[in-house]
Amino acid sequence: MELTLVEENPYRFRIEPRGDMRVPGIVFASHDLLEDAEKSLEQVVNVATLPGIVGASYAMPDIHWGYGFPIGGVAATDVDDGGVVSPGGVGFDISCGVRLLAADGDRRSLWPALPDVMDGLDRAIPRGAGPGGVWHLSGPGELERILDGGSRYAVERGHGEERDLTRCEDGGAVADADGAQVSGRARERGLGQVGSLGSANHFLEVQQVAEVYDERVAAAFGLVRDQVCVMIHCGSRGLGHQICTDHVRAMDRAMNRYGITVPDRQLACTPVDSPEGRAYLGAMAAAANYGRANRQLLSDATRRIFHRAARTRLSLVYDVSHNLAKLETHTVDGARRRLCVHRKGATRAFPPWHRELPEDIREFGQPVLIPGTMGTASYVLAGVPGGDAFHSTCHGAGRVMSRHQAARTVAGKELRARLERGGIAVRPRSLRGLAEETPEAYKDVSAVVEASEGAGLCRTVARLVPLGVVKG
DNA sequence: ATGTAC
Repeated sequence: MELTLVEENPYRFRIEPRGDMRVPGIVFASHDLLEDAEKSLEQVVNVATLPGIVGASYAMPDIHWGYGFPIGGVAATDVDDGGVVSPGGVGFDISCGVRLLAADGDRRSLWPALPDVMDGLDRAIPRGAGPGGVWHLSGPGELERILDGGSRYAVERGHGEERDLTRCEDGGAVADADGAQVSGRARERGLGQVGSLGSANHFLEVQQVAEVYDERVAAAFGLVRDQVCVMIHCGSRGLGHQICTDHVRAMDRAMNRYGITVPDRQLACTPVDSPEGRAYLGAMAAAANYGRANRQLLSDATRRIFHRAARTRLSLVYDVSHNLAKLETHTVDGARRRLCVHRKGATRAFPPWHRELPEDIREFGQPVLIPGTMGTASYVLAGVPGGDAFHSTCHGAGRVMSRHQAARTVAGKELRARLERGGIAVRPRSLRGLAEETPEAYKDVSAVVEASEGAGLCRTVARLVPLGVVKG
């Protein structure tokens, strides 16, 4: 399809509605980033045809090709006007997200203990494909409590502290989880993976604050220059994946009954307010809670290592997902509307004073955590007033090279040596997996962050660089 | 992302 992009400003491009598009496409990017995005713009156009979509079909600067929706896509549908929910608008890794913990020490004080910390993490953090997790559940009943209570349940059971809940999106758990909509197979897959990283771009990193762009906001978030941090990037493992699979199938079968046609089968959807829509959202919320509990238990395991090896405490800066659909109220054309906001590879970025933000940081806007590529930088951003795209921003650096291509570019051993030479301790589970994640395989995360800030979606607070990487 | 294909 021929696409015409109109440049509205250097970081904002518009695709005028045509054909079945109900709204325009709005792509936030720089000219450079746009070059890699060309193919996935077709997916931005497809999303614009969804029933009930309002505003625009948005794409963040890290847009790349995904299942149905582009990764980096944001779309909101009007619940009270036939708006749909689509599992493809969340993706397979439901509730994939990032958690940042701040240590009570800087690089200099932690440096002597770092090898011990890394070896401890190497032993303690389950990772890679398949089963394994730090928490051995007592049985299916306990999984139910996790699906219902998220990290709130993990903290109740002694695996965390109160701040882990106040500084987590949704206070650690969403209330509308419906375990009855989670299939037996999804439960089976989830049972043995609570407290595990997974593979691919998921990671646990020991980092240091390399640069602070706004000292006041950084301090409120709990960050100062040279401070050591831990960043955890992971999702809902096989459970979320299975939930996506199950509900895409159910919606694909049901769509006809609602008279819905979509340009791509991967956009299977039904109205939010339908049995299938409610079932998906209930199961998705259960996976969201599983994802939070997963990150909570990995934090707990990490804290034990830091305490034992370095007598260092870790406190939560924030935990936020970049793969979720949420029912939120926003103003559209001057009226308050109940919307289903899909964010897929896009991070919620609430503005200052939003009532859902933790009280102690409310005036600064929501912390947004951007995981970088192994060996490069990660960022802490903050939501800004008037943020566009229903208060959303980027989520990281998208891939530009396939796994296969990446593994051909560099040998795992060589990459490990290169990282170690650069002062980054590496604890990979497999060298092949490490090679697939080589930094050259990804876009420049700094360019993505710069474009997001330029587009008025967020502002930068701090840049973090890795001291040690634990990978699947 | 993912018991890396049902």
